[in-house]
Amino acid sequence: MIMIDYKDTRPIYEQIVERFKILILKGAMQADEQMPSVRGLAMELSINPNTIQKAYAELERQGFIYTVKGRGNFVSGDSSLIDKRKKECVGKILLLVSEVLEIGMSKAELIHEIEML
Amino acid sequence: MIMIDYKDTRPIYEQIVERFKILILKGAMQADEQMPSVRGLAMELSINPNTIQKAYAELERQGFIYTVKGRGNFVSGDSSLIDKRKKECVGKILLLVSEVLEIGMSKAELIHEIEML
DNA sequence: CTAACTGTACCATCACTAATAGTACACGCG
DNA sequence: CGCGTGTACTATTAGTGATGGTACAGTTAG
Repeated sequence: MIMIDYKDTRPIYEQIVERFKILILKGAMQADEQMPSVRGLAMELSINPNTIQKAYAELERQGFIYTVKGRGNFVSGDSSLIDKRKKECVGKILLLVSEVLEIGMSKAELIHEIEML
Repeated sequence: MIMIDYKDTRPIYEQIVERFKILILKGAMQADEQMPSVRGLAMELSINPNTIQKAYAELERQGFIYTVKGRGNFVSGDSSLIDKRKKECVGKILLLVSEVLEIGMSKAELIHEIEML
């Protein structure tokens, strides 16, 4: 379900955060569904429990999951997160588009690339 | 000409590399134009010469500049760099577009945003 | 030639972060 | 009670970014 890419230069805990964010945003994990346990996932990925905990703490800080002490971590199901993510992505896209237009690509050419998706 | 953003989490040398790449790609620095000297730029930015050297080494590795020992660093003027950059940007754009489509944005809405630039 | 400027190559050090290892404690559930 | 949860520590290791300093080699202007 979750894989670590050791060729990726980003830290492990960041990769884990990113993977779960995508799973949750795309609906692959439902609201109130239980997350893998800290120790269990650490075992599965052969990494340290502290690293998982760091990732989960970040996911909680960003509102993707909530914690019930003694029971586990669960998906929050906050629908506003999708909008936030959309805005983030669109912001990044527009920055990149600006750059590529400045170095000589035409808007039409770019839109054509997008249409082909 | 070059500024360091200390709020930026990226390392200083990476920021410098990025700034010069943009200046060169946009034509703000012409082919064979001389780069600021390692020591001079370090003084100007109040940082260590070694940090500038690291940035210049990276720019040279990527083909943006060339070195003449005893004289300085100069802009290479390799026109293929623009194409490479375009492809990089378009790749990133398409990835982000895929994501934003998967979480429910319409292609039309996205294209509208781009048209408005 | 000399002086002042270029780049380059080191080395040592400090600070910060990522990750590991291990221990301990508190809560919930069967 | 026992087990599995999360949480909070501390200590340690490894890697990287950045600094400070020294030294050497090539170019150029005087």
